[in-house]
This record gives sequence, structure tokens and C-alpha cells, in this order.
Amino acid sequence: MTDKKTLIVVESPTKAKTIKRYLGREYEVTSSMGHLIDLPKSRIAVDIKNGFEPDYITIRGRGKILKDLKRDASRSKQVYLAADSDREGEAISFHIGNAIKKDRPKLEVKRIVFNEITEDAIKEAVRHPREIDMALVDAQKARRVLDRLVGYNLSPLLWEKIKKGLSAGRVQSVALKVICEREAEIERFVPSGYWTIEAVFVKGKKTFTAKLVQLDGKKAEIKTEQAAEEIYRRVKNGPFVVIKIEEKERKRRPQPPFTTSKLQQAAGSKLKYSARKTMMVAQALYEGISLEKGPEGLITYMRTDSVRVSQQAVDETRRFIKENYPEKYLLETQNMFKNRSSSQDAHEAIRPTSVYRTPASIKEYLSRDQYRLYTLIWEQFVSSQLPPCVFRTATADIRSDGGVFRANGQKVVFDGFLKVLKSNGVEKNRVLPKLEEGETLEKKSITREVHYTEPPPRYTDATLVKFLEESGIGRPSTYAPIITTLIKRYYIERKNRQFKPTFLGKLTNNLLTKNFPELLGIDFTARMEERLDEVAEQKLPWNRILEEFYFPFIESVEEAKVRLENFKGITDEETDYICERCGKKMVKRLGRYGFFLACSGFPECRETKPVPLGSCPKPGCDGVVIARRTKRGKEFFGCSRYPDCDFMTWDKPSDRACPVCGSIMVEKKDRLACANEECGHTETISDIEKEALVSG
DNA sequence: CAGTGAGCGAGCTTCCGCTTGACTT
Repeated sequence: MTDKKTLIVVESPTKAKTIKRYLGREYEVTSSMGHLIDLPKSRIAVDIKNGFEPDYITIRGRGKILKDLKRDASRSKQVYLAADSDREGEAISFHIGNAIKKDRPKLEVKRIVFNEITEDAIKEAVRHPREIDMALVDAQKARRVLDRLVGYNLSPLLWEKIKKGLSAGRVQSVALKVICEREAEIERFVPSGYWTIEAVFVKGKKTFTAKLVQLDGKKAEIKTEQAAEEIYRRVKNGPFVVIKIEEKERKRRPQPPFTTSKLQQAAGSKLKYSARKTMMVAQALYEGISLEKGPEGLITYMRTDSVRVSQQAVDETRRFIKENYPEKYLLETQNMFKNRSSSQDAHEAIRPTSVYRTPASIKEYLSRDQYRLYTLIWEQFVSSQLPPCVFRTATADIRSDGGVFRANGQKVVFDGFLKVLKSNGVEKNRVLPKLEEGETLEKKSITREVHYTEPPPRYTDATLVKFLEESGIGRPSTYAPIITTLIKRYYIERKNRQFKPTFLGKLTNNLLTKNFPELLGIDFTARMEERLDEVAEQKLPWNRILEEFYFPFIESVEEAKVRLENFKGITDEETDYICERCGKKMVKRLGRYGFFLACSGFPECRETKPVPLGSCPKPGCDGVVIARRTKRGKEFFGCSRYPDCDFMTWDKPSDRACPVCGSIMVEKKDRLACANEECGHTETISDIEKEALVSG
């Protein structure tokens, strides 16, 4: 009897392994791998008439885990439910505890929490078991039921009105909405020209440039060529007198260590990774890489909304800094960072498990992707405990007639955290020569230049995730899957890493936003969260939220059905392709395997063919490039004349033809390349955008 | 971590959030 152990149940198997190392023989640690109990997929399973009570079942495929868990529990002295210390974790714990108690009513089942995986934190947690917090469980239940009611009522409306298989939800539909709104802005956008006037001055051996910023006491905004010409004539001959010099010292503090959202943003902009790729690589670093002494987890948990760091890790980092950098790089007091108010703070920030494992020291054990992501995480973390970087900036105002030119200089006086974090170009020095007020400068040249205003940029993985997090929509574990869902539904496409809504996406978004404006408002989730907090604080019964939400909502669904009675969503986008069989126009249709061309005369004419993406780049081939799939379902692109022509590529074709040889251009990381190997023409995305602005 | 090839689509779908492998409709 005495040799029975205490069973600890966590969510992640990796976490279970680590915890086992910290605790003695009297503990057994196992993992649930997330939720085991949930609503069934096949029906709504919410009893509206009975206070919105959900009909929970064991998730398909999780029966074995639950069974094993119950078996382990029955062999234990007691059970500590140790899922994450947040709303979902409390619910997971509750459901598991319930299942165990059903079998063994007398077994002691308690809840423990910790929000960092350190020996001290775990041992401390084990000393303070508590009961399940039912208010928190209720808040999760309200969240879960609301999402089910939204998703399972809106989606069928889309099946009926637009196309079967579509989906809508509290989170994904807002993401789709902002992508569509951005696209509409871009479509509406009319570029306008504006002019700038720049002078280059010489002083001694140094030259520097200054921009015209003021004219007759007002901000210089030059909107026509004529005005530019006039002003240019006025100011070009000087004399150029220095009228003001200002020198300042500026400090920049380092950023906090990464949260999931910030990691995805940084990996997106610096490494060009998708959110999904970032998470897959991070997961491998978390689960452990075989170094010299067997597998070691290299980073802390990668799904987190917190910037908190265990004191132990801060201490280690300060020791590392002390040992490896000059004394002035050690902060007197450690940096502390504040969490967003929406943070559930169940885990630490993402950081290396030991800063002594520098990227260079473990490079040989990592793949290229792992090394690059680990470096990003390591540098962000170490820099977060380094001193601010200090710049000296200088501004000189130079007058000519009624115009004022301004020159800016910047010099890094102390690199501080930039020692570790090579932050793109910020540390570049642009030094002005020594100037004095009242002195007259010698002009080297003066030019006027036309620029064009640019439309707002499309969302990328990085900027969409940023938007979602800042709006409190979605959670660290869902940012990447949200994007995958929108693409899988053919609502959006990735083009040069940017999201563009499809015809279907725009149509769906139109229907949803017109009929459910409140639900799709950016602040709907924030308001829901406020109410959920009230439930968690026992100020509100959980089903009150649902009563308040559901009845108006379901009425708006019914109203929408009436309003849309005669609406037939046409998902077929017209094209200029002509049907080879009957001469009618062809339309772009969405099938189970993606878009294809179908004759608009359907069902009289059933002609279909794949969508041509551009002309085949093989010299002498008159085929077109079409999308194909490998046996395993992965998309690639090949010539329609296969097997006569064997052209194929993984790279996604763009809708641009090579300006040199006319072949299609394909996407390569941050640039487009001509698919014709003999041509070899490449261009960056900004080149193309500029060209489009000038011509359009 | 390398890997690449039918022709079909137009009847049973969907939410969000927690977690890994199994598996690429």
C-alpha cells in the first residue's frame, strides 16, 4: 500500500518527462495530450432549452488515452491534475478528474498549478494542491458552447447559400474579414504623385544630404510637378545657412523575450517562415534535439502569451553576460517586462532552456531551419537582459530663401543590447560633419524627385498574427491553424507570402459581414472575454452569457435566411477562356481538389480542364503550367503536355509573365524568378510593385 | 528531410482550443 505513487497529469508528454526528472520516486507523471472530452463533431450537442448544457463525449480517438489514465489513476495513491494554469487547462483537469472519480469515487483527486517548469516551481506546486476551480471551468464551457453555436449555425447557412463544406466562426471569419477589407482598400487605391527636393552639401571631406521639410513656415508638401519646379527654382541657389543644430541622446530599450505571436512575426519577417513552419521547427526544439549526452529540450514551451521569465533563467543569463561581456553590459537591476492584459500567463516566454547553449556551440546538431530559429530565440532572450542602446542624434536645419532643409545624423554611442541582437540596420551610423549655427554651406547638388503613394500592404502570416493577437482574437495554439483553415477553404491564397482573398472568400465575407455585423466586429471577442472573466470571478452564471448572445443571434440567422431567400451565391468566377467543345465562356469553379475551369453551359456541356497558370517555360513547348498533386497530396506544378513535356517545379507560379522571355515567373522566398532556366531573370517584389504603380 | 506526374470535381460538410503524431482528400 505504501509503495503506491502520486499520479501527476499534465498536457504535454515533453513536459511530463521534464517534471519526472525533478520529482522523486513517489511520483508518476503522465500526459493527456490536450482535451479528452469535448462536444461531438456530428451535431450541435447543446441543449438550448436546458440552460445551454453541452452534451460532452470522449473525443474520437482519445478513448485509449483516457482508459490508460484511469488505469494509472486506480493504481495510484492520489492524483494531481496539473494541466496548464489557464481556462482550458482547468477544464481539461476537470474532465479528467470527473472520469477518474466515476471509477474510483474514493480516490483523492486534486488540482495543482505551476507556470514555469523549474524544480522549485514544481515542488512548490506539489505542496499546495487545491480543488478544481468550477468558475473557471464554467467560463471555458461558456466559451466552448458559444463557439459551437456560432460555427454550427453559420456554416450551414453558407452551405445552403454558397457552397457545401464552407465554414464560419468567431475567429476565422474576422480574420477573413480584415483580409478582404484590406484587399478592397487596395482595389480602391489611386496612387498619387508627390515631389521631394533634396540637397547634397559638402563640408570638408564629408558630404551629407538634407531634405526640404518646410516652406514659408509650413510643412513642405509638394503635390504637383509645377509646384515642385517653382520651389526648386526658389531654393536651389541658396545661400544655404545653417539656422539650427540640435543634438540629443536617445536610448532604446531591448524588447521582451518572445511570445508565440512575436516569434511568428519575427520568423516571418526575418526568416520568411510561415506561422506554421515556425511552429513546427519550434516544436522540434522544444521536444529535444540529441546533443552529446542524449536528447535535450532546447527551448521552453512555444505556445505562450507571456513574457514572464523564471528568476532562475534570469540569474543564469546575468551570470552568462558577466562571464562573456565587458562589465558595462551587466545591468544593475534585471529587466522586467509587462504582459498584455489579455495574457493568461500559463507558461513562460519562449527562451532557450540554457543560455550557455549558444547557437554557435550547438550548430552542428541542428538543421539549418532549427539553427536559424534557435538563434532568433537565443538572441532575443539574451538581449532582453542587456542595457539600452544609446544613440546620439543630430539635426541640422539649413535655410535657403523661404525653404528649410533638414539633415539627420545618428551615431551609436553605446551598442548595449545591439551587441547581441543585430537589429536590421538600426545600428548604422550616419554622421553629420561638425556644423555651426550661422555658417553658410557649399551645395554639391540639388534635385527634385517624384514619388508615388503606395497602397496599404496585404496581410502576411506575420501581420495577420499581429492583428489577431492585438485584438485578443485566437490563442497562441490557434494562430497558425487559422491561416491554414482559410487557405484550405479556398477563402484566401498566399501570393508572394501575402494573403489575397479569392472570389469565394470575398463572396463569403460579404454575406457574413452584411448579415452579422456585430458578431464580426473586431471587438466582439474582447467583449466576450470580459464576460468570461466575470464568470471566472463568480459574478455571472456561465449560461447568462449564452442567453444574452444566442437568442438575438439565432434571430439574426433566421432573418438572414429570409433576406437571402432569393440569393444564390455564384461561386463561379467568369474568365476569358473559351470552351473548346462548344465555344461558350468558361468559368472558374471550386471543386473538392481546388479550382478548375468548367464550361458555363453546364449541364449541357460538361467540358472541364485545369486552370492554366501561365505558359510552359520549356523552349519550344506550347503547353501551359497547371497545378498537380503528388500521390501524397502535395501540390506541385507541371506542364499540361506531360508526358511529352517534363517541366515541373515546386515553386508556386505567380500571375506575372517574365518581361524578358514571356515564361511564367515563380515565387522564390522573397523574389520572383523566371521558370525558364535559360532565362534566369529574377526580380524582387518591390520592383514589381513599383512598376505596377508607374504603369497603372 | 526529401520528395514531382490520374482525372476528377457538381450529396453529409462545420466551430475554437488543447495536444501530438499519422498522414497526406
